Amino acid sequence: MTRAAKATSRRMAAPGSPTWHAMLDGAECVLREEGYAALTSRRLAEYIGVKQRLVYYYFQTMDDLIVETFDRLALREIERLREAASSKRPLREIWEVCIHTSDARLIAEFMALANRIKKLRAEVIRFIEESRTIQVSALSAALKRKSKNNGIPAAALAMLATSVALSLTREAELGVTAGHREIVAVFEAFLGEAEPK
Amino acid sequence: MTRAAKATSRRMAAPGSPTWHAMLDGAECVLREEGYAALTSRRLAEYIGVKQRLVYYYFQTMDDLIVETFDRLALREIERLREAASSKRPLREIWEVCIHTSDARLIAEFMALANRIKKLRAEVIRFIEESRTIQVSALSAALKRKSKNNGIPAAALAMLATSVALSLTREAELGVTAGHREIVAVFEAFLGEAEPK
DNA sequence: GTCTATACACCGATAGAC
DNA sequence: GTCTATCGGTGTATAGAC
Repeated sequence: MTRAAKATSRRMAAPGSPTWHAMLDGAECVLREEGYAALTSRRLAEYIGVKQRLVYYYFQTMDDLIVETFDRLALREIERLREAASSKRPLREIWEVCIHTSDARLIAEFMALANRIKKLRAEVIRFIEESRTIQVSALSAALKRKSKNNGIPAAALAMLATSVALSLTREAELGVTAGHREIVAVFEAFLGEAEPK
Repeated sequence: MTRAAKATSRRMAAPGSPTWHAMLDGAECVLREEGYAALTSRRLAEYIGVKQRLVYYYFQTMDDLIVETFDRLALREIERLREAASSKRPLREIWEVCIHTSDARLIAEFMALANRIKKLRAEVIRFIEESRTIQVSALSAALKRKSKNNGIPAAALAMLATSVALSLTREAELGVTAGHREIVAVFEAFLGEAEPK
């Protein structure tokens, strides 16, 4: 997880095969259930029922595996967001995507890892910026159609929705619920006004 | 980091000595700069200039060290929050505490670790709940004094401030700033109305 | 495409000397 | 209070056979 990247002469597989996907699936599970310190080539191999050596047939380094795991996940998330943004009720759908995002434990691991794996950090930045762009353009289009804009800019609303949803998810997983009912009610009230059912 | 806790017969020091604090200081730095996977007894010993064995004179396990590092930090944070809550301008001061919280990288590590170290998880939960209790009672007291309450309950406001501040800090550290100006302006406007300078 | 075998470094934790 | 020495285990990554 810490070694510098170097080009190997090792024989390797092309990405996209079933085994390749199985490895990313396994990586997601291990990250979620056991944390990034447990995401080793040995543990992953054991988890998906192959030998350790095979991991290095599909990925040059463990860092590469982590980055590709994030990329696949981010791609899916962006896709969900695009669909929500172009739906009939973009505000509600985007809010739904935010609160039903990938498991908060998984996100916590990637956030921690992003501070140390340079390439992951770049991908995370790209993901956040792209998500926000999609959200902001969808929100501003939706709010323009309504006469009653409460004066909060679309960019601020996007930031609000994302950060509150993330905290709600993380705390709910921990078992903390103080204030959750109240903040959800505030969002529901806003949605009820801006985008009636 | 993964072993089950067991009572050792090993000879150990009482907590609170200068060396003990130096170890917690070092643990914070290593966590922040290198991540929890790098927080090993060897690395920490090297970092603060002692031999590895000494770490186990002060802490039974590495997990214990992590929990005590968090506890010391949480205690300080709660103290700051209490001061802010009993200040002349509690709303502004609490907001300040939220956005100038401990380094976001450090928080990311503890959030990830909390999902795997049982005792840390319990401490994190306790910390969040205590913080929120302090915030909510300060906010509701401050808002009651004002005639113009915009209808957002204190609990929702506490949740809003905490989660938005956390996202702002984390993203700023990553280098993402989209939407930050806008959301800060919203908070400033609210503060300007609820608690004029 | 998957395997065995192996290199070398580092890990947590302990025993016991000074 | 701090050290040397050591245990058994696990980490990344590679060479090369099937």
